Amino acid sequence: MFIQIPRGTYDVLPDQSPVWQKIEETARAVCDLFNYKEIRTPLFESTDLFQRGVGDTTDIVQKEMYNFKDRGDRNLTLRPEGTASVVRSFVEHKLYGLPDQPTKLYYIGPMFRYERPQSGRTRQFTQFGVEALGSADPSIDAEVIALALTFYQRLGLKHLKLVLNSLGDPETRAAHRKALIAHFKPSIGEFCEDCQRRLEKNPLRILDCKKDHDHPLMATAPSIIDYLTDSAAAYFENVKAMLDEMGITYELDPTLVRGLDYYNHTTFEIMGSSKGAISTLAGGGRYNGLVSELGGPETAGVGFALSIERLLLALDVEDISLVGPASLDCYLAAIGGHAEAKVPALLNELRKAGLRADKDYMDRKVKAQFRQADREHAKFVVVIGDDELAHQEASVKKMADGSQETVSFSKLPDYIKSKLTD
RNA sequence: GCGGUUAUGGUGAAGUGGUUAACACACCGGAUUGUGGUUCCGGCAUGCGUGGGUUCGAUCCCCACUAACCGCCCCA
Repeated sequence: MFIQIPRGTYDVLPDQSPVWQKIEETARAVCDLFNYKEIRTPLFESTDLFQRGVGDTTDIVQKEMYNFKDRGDRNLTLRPEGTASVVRSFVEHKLYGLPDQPTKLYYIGPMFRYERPQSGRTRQFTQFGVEALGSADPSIDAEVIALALTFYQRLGLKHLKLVLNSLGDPETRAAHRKALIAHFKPSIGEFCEDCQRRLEKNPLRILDCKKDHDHPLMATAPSIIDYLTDSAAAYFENVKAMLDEMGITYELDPTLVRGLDYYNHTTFEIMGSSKGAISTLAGGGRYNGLVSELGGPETAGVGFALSIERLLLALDVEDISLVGPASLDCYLAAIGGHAEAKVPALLNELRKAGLRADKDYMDRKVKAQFRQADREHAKFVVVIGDDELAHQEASVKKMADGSQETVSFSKLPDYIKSKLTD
């Protein structure tokens, strides 16, 4: 009986896993440079955490969560995003009490959302994210953005666009919301059904609508930027000034609204090249207030999350390959039954000496063993047959030029090692 | 949740209502009694997503289901 992989999931097969390893390695290296430390939280949490943290009205909570009850009748959810868990852990372990503030954290791992799969969107996907908790300094906003861009640039991406906005403080949002409703309400009948629903629920989202994008009221809609309080505006100016100083270019987009309720002040997205409909590689922003919402002390926070899957797509579009073909240091070819008995021990010696070595397990003919060695890009092939056994010497062929020498069994590891460094 | 397209070997794919389901790549073997990337020769789907139906007969026609891909919504 053959059982298929669940919808919206995929396997990373051995030919692709080196690429993932390279990406993860790069993420860790960049975080290390920026002095962010890794945090690992569970893949599932109490459902309440996401309802409160992400927001009850969001699509994520309303229709995309993988909920289940365990045998103890607890309501649990496979995490749809990383920030809520990180904040939960921050509060639970009272990390805010440590002398080392702000708390700068990163994570890499799978997230789960029940959605229709398409290009750049799967039900299990992988995020690399960063959270800086405990500082409301605008330089952290800029730092987090710089970290994301540095990561992409290290991987070779060229076509990146940073889009920036500010959602201001709660006061700003309330005033803007009121203005939006007043602006759209008289003519809301001319808008799509979704927008009609959005009017009361979250009028900010109307600005994001693709169907009604060309409606005349869109262009004249009140911009959040005009409603920023003095302090919120000053904060945003600070962030922009720091990005300018860093030489980071950005595009301001007053309609940039993020999908999670917890955002305020700075929000941003990084877009890349994409062959599909989705070009957002990363999204993030500031979320002052989330920590206290989740039971901790009043604490500022800022972070982003990016999708490894979408990064892979962008790398593909830009025709960037992160890893070359793997090669074997040597391949042991056995000829005849006597040799086969001896080969495993020799192989083991080579491996213990730190050489990447392998042999045939498919009862292949000599020719096929060489073909296999070639396929694996083996640098040397060690041939063991009756003659070699008789003299306790192996024939060692250098695949690059076809030259061959005889080397005694005992000197084999050292011989190959020395030749490899030539 | 909605819409479109597709479903043939390990892979890419052609194909027809009727005896043996092209071709290419990959793989294996032989030409080369113990040596790679070229060449030549040979082998490799009792089977055409699953379940029904139409028919003397279906991989090909019809229906349902499932899945994948793409798009909408939304998002990373």
